[in-house]
Amino acid sequence: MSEPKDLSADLVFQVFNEIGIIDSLANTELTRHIAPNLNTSEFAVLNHLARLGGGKTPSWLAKAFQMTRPSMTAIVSKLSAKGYVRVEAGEKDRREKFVWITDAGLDARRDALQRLKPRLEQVIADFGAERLRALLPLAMAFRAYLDEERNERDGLA
Amino acid sequence: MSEPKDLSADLVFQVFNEIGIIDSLANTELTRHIAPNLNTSEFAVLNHLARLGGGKTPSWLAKAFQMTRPSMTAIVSKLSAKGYVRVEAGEKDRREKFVWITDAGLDARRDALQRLKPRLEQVIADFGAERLRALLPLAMAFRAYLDEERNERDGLA
DNA sequence: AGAAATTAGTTTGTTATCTAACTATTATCG
DNA sequence: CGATAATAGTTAGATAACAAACTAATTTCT
Repeated sequence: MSEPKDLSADLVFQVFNEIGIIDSLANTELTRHIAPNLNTSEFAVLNHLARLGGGKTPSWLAKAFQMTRPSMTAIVSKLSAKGYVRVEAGEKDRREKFVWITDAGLDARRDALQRLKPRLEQVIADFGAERLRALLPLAMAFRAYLDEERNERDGLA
Repeated sequence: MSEPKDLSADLVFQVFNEIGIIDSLANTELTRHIAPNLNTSEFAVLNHLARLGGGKTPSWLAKAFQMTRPSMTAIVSKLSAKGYVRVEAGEKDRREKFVWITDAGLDARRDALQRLKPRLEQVIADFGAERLRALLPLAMAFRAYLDEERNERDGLA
């Protein structure tokens, strides 16, 4: 070994590299299955509203998805244009808006879940639920660490 | 529990979700540290050429980074415009091109590594090398699975 | 050998995201 | 109270990736 390789840097790089590729593959794959007129971000928001209830502000949603506010504005606009969410102006604080999923949105979300289900089950069957269950807490912890770091850096802590 | 939640789907979703966020946070973070005139993709290619030697074709690089050929064309063009790589026409097969890192490219890469190093060491110190080492093989396996699936689907297997 | 298929690289057009900057509204503080 | 800060949402502009389609060169197959 002529050059003293920095193995620790390599480790982090490799992790980021694998994760980047997984993200890209997963996104393409999920987009293919979700529905012709919904992308993964739109579905994620729809799913969130269906599961946890509506009445969230775009800003709140942006934070929940670690996304910038402009990005969320775009997603909500598209969902609204499709009639899948309804946006309500704030009364108490007139800067705010509140987002609610519509019946059409619930239908679209149910439909997307239906389409997705076999594919997700296949992933679990082929790759294995144990490995996914092992991966999840590590990924969550790493995400939490990076997120915390970012908040500190941005002085949001 | 009124609705029978599909826990298996949730598991896969959560994994994808965490991974997506990690990818996004990591990219912003790394971009901040690498250098003013290099993004993560460009650095990755430069790093690859420095470590494993040049003489790769853009197509080969695209596969190595799980990227489309048009994307690699763009990255190589930008690196070439900065004088960090040299592109050589194929003699035997005149469709091909070969990419070599230049001295300026080696300098830029060394400089970027230098800037990155403290940040990467901090990640390892704070989050812990063990957890990263635990994460890596799982991520690699999951990536390999998804990649294999995609290849099969596209009939490249 | 010649037609058809494949491959390498590129061009074009689309999309999702980001940052910076703007408007309107509300909160803070001197 | 009134000026200044902060906040919610949006708009504008930039960028990095993708898919589809194109050109040129090579390989395969009949």
